[in-house]
Amino acid sequence: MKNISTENYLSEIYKLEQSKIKVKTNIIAKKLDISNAAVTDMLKKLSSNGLILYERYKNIQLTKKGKDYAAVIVRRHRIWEIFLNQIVGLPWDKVHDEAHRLEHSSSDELIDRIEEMLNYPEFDPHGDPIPAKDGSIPKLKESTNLSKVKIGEWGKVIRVNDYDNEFLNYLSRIGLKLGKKITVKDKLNFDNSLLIKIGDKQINISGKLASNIFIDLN
Amino acid sequence: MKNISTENYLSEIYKLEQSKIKVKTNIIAKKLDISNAAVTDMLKKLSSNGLILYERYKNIQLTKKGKDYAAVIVRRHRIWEIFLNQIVGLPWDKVHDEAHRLEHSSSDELIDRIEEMLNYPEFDPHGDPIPAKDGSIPKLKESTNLSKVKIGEWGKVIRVNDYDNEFLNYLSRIGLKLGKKITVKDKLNFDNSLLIKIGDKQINISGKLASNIFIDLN
DNA sequence: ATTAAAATTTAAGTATCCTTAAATTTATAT
DNA sequence: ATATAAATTTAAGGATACTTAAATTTTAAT
Repeated sequence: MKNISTENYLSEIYKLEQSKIKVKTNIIAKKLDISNAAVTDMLKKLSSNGLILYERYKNIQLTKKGKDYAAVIVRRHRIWEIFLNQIVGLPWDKVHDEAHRLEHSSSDELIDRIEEMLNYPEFDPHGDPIPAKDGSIPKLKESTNLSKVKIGEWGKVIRVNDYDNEFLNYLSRIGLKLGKKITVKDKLNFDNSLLIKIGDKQINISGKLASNIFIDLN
Repeated sequence: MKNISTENYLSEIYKLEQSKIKVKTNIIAKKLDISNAAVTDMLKKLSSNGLILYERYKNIQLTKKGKDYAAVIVRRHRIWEIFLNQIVGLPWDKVHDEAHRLEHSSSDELIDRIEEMLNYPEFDPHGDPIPAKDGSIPKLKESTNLSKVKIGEWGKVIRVNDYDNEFLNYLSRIGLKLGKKITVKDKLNFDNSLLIKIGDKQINISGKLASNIFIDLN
């Protein structure tokens, strides 16, 4: 185990790489809510520790070593999330923050034991894949951003972004969970909002909200 | 939540006060495995934060504020220990270190939820009492140090010291658990060792080992 | 009561990770 | 192509929590 700060940088970079987003100083600073200068400082350290490839002003990449380490942290995080949700009974919008703290404080033995208890899950409560011990990642089903779904089409919720608790809490309140069937009834160009059907309710949601929800179409 | 270091100082001081041991720089340094100079430094900070009463060269005492905070940390630690032992199935000698990390990374909501799952336990897997949310402490049954038990007397294991994993692991291996009946068969002045009966086995244990085990006599 | 040993504090310095402000480099718009 | 905006880095500095070495105070032994 290294320090918490290193672990946070690595897992942010890892998640950005997984999302095919170019990793730059700026975006790391925003994700971690610290100054760009602090990020530059730290990138040099991570680089000299062989965890990332870094050249001034260029994009950042994890090395094999950095990626392996990051996968361990992301794995811990997502296993904790399921555990907290399923075994402890914490709601959707609480598990992320709690897991974010716990991920830095748990031994591999504990994580493995919890994983076993959960019967080796592949996806966390938000639909994100859980890296295996060897760093391999369960394949995500193809999904469509809800904001791109056309009027009349329907599908099941397969993943939601997990970075905003207010968003997650709102989803819970409107009954939107993983696996729920959603039909797009109408789309308003005026404000990019969507009229969707969940269960027997029809709800209007903003385009921004929709863009954080991913659907398995058909 | 303050920082981890502060929490570690406070819970060590708290545990020393509970054991009626005078709290001095030296003993804190030993418990936390850091230099005396570092402890002096930190004591000044804790004092200026109103968490302890501190005068140069004098004994240290928690203030009300410090004691309340320490009780929260000790509570978190001991609740995690039971959870890890009973729910997750970690062995006796693993729960302390794991709980020691987790105690700094868990919200009150999580601890309360776990406490509820465990049905409001009063003692942790080593027999130590769990401070309640209001800081009150379940009363310990009167106990006798095993090294003080006379030949022929017997009783049940009610508490063991939890600071050495090798010790705890050894207890597990000889089948010594909380609640087990122990009879003192013989004591050797030569090396202060004891011959004890546990279950149907007779074992010789050192005086030092015995002094870390506490018995409910009769 | 005096002295030696032990405990404690002070002093000076280090590593980590952050800050703001200024300087530099890169990207974008026309 | 060049000006301007945006991104990034450098520089200087701060808080935290350590370290070792030296100085001081307390404790314990005789």
